[in-house]
Amino acid sequence: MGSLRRTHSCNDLGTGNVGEEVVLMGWVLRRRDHGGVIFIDLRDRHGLTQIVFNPAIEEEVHAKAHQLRSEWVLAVRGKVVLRPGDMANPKLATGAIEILASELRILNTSETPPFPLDEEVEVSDTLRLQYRYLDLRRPEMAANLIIRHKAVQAVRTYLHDHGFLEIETPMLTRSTPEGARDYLVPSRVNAGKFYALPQSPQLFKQLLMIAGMERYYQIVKCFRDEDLRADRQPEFTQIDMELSFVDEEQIIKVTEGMITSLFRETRDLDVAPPFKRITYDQAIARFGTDRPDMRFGFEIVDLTGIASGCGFKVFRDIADAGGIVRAINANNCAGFSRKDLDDLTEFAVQFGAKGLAWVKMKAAGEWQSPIAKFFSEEERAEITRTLGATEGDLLFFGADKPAVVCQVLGELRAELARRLDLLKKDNFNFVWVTDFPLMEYDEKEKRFQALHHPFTAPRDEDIDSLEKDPASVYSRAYDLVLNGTEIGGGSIRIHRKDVQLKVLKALSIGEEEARDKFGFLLRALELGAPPHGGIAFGLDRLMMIITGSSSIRDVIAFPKTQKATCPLTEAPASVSRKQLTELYLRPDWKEKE
RNA sequence: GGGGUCGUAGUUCAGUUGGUUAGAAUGCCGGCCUGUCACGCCGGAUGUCGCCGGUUCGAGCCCGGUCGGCCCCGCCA
Repeated sequence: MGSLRRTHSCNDLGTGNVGEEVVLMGWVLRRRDHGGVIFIDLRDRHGLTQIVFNPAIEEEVHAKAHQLRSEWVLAVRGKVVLRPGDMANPKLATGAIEILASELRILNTSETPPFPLDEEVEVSDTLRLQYRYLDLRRPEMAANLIIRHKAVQAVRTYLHDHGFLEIETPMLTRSTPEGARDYLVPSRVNAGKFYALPQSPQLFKQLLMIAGMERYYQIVKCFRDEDLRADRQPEFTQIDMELSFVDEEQIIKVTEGMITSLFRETRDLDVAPPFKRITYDQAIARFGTDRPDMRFGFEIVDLTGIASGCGFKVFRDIADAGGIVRAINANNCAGFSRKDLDDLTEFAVQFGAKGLAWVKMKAAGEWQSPIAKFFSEEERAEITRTLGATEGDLLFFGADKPAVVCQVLGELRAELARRLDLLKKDNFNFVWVTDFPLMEYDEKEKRFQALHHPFTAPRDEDIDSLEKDPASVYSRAYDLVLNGTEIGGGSIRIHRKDVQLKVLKALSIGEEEARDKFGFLLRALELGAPPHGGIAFGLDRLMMIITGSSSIRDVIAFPKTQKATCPLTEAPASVSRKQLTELYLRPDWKEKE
C-alpha cells in the first residue's frame, strides 16, 4: 500500500465531501475505458464508488489505469468532485460524486474470475462453493453475512442486558443415545474410545444451571450426521439458552423480547409480541403439522363422522377401521386443470397417500368429481356445508391412518400456497406451539420415543400416568414457529432424579443403562438441581427467513453441498495410514485402485 | 436406502427425426473512442458436449452404467 492509508469506504462519500482528498481501497468491479477518460467502479464491502482517470489531469496515472482488469485490487488517491451536468447516477448511494484519481497503486492483479461478480447470473452451486471467497464478494452475499452479524450482535446485547452469561461448552464430548447420528472423533490417548461432537449443548447447559449460573447462553455450533436439505446442514448454529427458577411464561417472554430486538436491529421491523399460541393437538388438527404456516388458510376439516356410514365405501371402511377422513377447501381453485390435479396427486403420493380425491364446486352446490356418484345428495350437502364450500372452490380429501392424512393434507395446503403465491416473504408470522405429547410410540422400534428429548419435564399432573399410559402424558415443551419453519424449541427440564428415572424407564431406558449413559446427570440431580428450563434457536434458519433466502447455504459463509462435502477445501478427505494407526483405526474396506 | 431434475465455450444457455465444420449472449484478447455507469463500434481467439461402455455406416442427441450439482421422501430426540 506504500504510504497510502484508506480514508473512507466505497459507500460513504457524497456531495458533502466535495473538494476533499480521499484514499479508497477496493476491487475493480467494472471498467469503462473510453480511450480518453476511463471509469472504474471500485467495490468494497460497503458499496461502490466511481473513479475517473482523466489523461488531461494525470497522464501517467491514466496510462496505468488502462491496464486495469476485473477484480484487481487498488488503492486510489484523488479528489471528490461533483459529477458534471446531469451525470449523477441515482442508482448508486455515491452516485452524485466521483473520485478524480491523482494516484493509483495496484495492490494486486487478478486472473479473470471463473464467474462474473457484477451480474445477477445464476451460477452453479459447485462453482460458487469452490470459489466461495469470490462468491462472497458479491454484494447480496456480503449483505447476508452482514445482517447475520447484526442479528448475533443484537442477541448478545439483549441477553447480556437480561443477565445472561455467555459460557462455552465442550466440542469433544460423549455420544448419548437417542437423537440424530453423531459425528465421532477417535481418541488417540484412549485406544478404541470416541468423542462425539455435540448435537446440542443440552446436558452441559443443564449442568450450568445446577452449577448456579442462573442464566446461560451461547451462540454455538452443533453437529448432526443426517442427510442434508435446503434448510439443513450437518454443522449449524444455535442460539442456546437456559434459565433457572423460571416457568414457561418467563422463558417465552424473554425470548419474544430477544426476537423482537433481533428483527429491529436487522430489518428495522416491529414483530409485535406477544406471539400467537396454538397447542400441538390443535396444530395437527387444523394444519396437519406441528409447525403450521399461518400466513394463509386452507385449514383442515374433519369429516370422519360423516364418512362413517356414508355411501362411499373407501371412506366408510377407513373411518370404521379407526382411520380418519379429513379435507381442505382450496378456495377459488376450481379452475385447476387436469394436469394440476395429477401433479398434486403425485405430490400427495410421496407423503404416503394412496390417491387424492377432489371435488370441484359448481353452481348450486353441485359437485364435479370422480367420487361424486358414491355420495347421496344429503351427504354431499353435509360435506359442502362442513367445509363452507361455495361455487369455484376445490376440495381435497384425505382418508387413511391419522398420521398419513395429517401429513398429506398439511403438505398439500403448503403446496397450494406455494402454487398460488400466497407465501409473502416479508410477512413474518410467529406462533408458539405448546402442550406437546411427551413421547410417541415408535412402531418400528416397538417402544416410546421422546418427542423433544428425554430431559423434557412432563406436566406435574401427568407424572403419575408415566407408567400406565405414557402416550397420554403432555410435556412442558414449546416450539417457536415462523412461517411454517421451526426456528426454536425448548422446555422446562426435569430437575428431580425420581422423575428423570421414571421418564427414562417409560422410554425403555432401564436404570442400569441410564446410569451408564447419563450417570453424571442423575448424580447432579441429587446435588441440589434448581428448577430450570430453556430454549434453542436455529440461527441459520432464522437468517434464511429474515434474508428471504431459498437455501440455508446463502447465510453460511462456507457451507457444504448436499453430499456434505466442501468443494473449496475438498473435505472430507482421506488420511494417512499412520494417522489411522495412531487412532487405533483399521479400515476393512479395500482401497480403490 | 428411494424418487425427481440438471450436466454442451470462462459463464448462462440453445442445439430439430441420430447426419457435413456444435451455436447465441456475455466474458476474454486486440484496435478505435474524453462523460460512461450492463458505455459504444470494429475484429479475433475460445469446446474432454461430466466420465465409461454399448447400439449404429454415423451419437451432444438413443441405451446401460457411473460421477457430480440441486429439490424431495425416508432420516433429522
